[in-house]
Amino acid sequence: MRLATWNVNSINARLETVLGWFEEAMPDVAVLQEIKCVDEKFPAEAFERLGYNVAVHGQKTYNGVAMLSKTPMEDIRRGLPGDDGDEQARYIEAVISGPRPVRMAGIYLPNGNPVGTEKFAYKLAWMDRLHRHAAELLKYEEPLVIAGDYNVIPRPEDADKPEGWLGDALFQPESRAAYRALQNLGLTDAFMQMDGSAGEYTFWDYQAGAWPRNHGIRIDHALLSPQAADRLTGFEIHRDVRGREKPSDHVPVVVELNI
DNA sequence: ATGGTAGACCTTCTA
Repeated sequence: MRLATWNVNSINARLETVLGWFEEAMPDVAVLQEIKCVDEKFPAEAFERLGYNVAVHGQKTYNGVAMLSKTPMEDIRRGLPGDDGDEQARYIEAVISGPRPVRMAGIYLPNGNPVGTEKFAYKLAWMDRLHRHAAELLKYEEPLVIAGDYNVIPRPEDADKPEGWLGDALFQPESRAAYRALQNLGLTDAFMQMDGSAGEYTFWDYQAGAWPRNHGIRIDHALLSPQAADRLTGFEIHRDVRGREKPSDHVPVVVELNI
């Protein structure tokens, strides 16, 4: 079973690029971030034609997440629990049906810049809510994948120029500690389990020639419950997609489970 | 010294 995550930076501006990748990669499940549209504007028919069921948690202009699955999705949850006043669409979760069901969550974790503002506080509060919700989900003791744009650079090795990120919310000690705390619950970083090496990135900024200079960072992650980690067989970063026409600043990441 | 690009959309915000 192949499960993908991709921050597409506007699904409607990126539709041809995204469909092109889906036609060749054909993941069984995918979570998309930054779709930047309300539910009604999501191009569901285009994905249905490829054989996917579609679930959307959209928002105008900013954020917005979606989940696509070849088999029906059950128990769909839109929005991260823990703050009824949070209006930002950054979380979607469902159980992917099949002989061995998998619970999949797609997240668009807040960027948090600039540090020292309410945006950074919101990021850390969101990570605390994710921590509490993940602890609840782990109680099911089932295959669980929490994938998405975490907006956290876990280690210096995950940035081409770590010194350039020292003042950034993505590389703050608090952000990195919160990401570690998720793993300390019993979640495994799929990249690390598959012996991913330094210098493998999932994001290159549009600005200042970041892509041609390979000034990348690894911020798109997949965390797995023990029941999923025991079945992990592959982890792919589709780096070449960054060099295509009209690319997102993030590339697709694919997790393979023996399910 | 504070650039550079991309997307949504009303002019500036977010990344």
